[in-house]
Amino acid sequence: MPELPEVESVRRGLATHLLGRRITAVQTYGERVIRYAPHGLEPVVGGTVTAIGRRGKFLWFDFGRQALVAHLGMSGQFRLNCEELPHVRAHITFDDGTLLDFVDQRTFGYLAPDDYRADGEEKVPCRVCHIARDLLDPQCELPFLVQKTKAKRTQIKRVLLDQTVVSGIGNIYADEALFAAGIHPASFACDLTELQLTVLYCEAKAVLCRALEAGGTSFDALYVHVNGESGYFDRELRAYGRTGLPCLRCGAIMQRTVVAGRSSVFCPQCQVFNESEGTFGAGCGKI
DNA sequence: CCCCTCTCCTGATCGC
DNA sequence: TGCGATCAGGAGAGGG
Repeated sequence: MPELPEVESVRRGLATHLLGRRITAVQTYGERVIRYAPHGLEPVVGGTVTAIGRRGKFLWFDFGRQALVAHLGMSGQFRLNCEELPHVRAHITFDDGTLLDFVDQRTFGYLAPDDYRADGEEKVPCRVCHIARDLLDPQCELPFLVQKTKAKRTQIKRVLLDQTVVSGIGNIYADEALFAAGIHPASFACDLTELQLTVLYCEAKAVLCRALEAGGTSFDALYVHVNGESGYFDRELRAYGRTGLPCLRCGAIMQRTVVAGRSSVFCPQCQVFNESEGTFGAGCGKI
């Protein structure tokens, strides 16, 4: 599933091949991929790619005054000059003959031409304006994020998955960050100390960085790079997908629970539920 | 405003 | 063998 490291890997791949290229033709298959695009992809024909932007899990092709926003959803892939594949939802042709396919099995992804709105010094597509900065954004300020989180009267895992608080984290890296910080996924955000939250976000940032270095997590083959290759971070996952296996820190059997309707894997010994402020899990601090 | 649940979708897997 | 049920999950819509 594409989260920040996977989307950033895709962004880099697209930037390598498409900067300066002009779109000469577009073709879409089915209505779902353009469900937020009232005029389909036609508005971007003729646009020249001046940059590929990203915030959290959203990315966009920058044409100067206009953008093409892309969200990969659960299974979206961009593939450059690929062989014929199932589930192709859009096909984009560039002036140098490069062919870009948007492939998406589960159809949660979409493409949408969009206008920009100013966000301080930056410009961000309107569809992305409500999305918070992600942990790799230089302008993401940790103390502000900790305060915002501390004010939430809901479970910490919900907050990590809430893209309007901090973006880019999905189910895999939420579980990894909570494990690293020794925090139970169902602990209430407001019950955690500022120190715990600071550790949590530092660990989250660290795991995102390490996953990016590995080219992302190709846990179930729904994510690959623009050339079809896998990422390797699945080999380094310490929580996600490890239900019933021994904790890599203490040996206790990893358990599964459901938070926010999402499967959540945690160590019952290292990640203690916070009844109230000040209770650390046994693993916290061991980084 | 805040928080929660439901919904969209396909393919893999499981039990009968 | 085959078939129905279940699960996976990002984020937008809508409800309380």
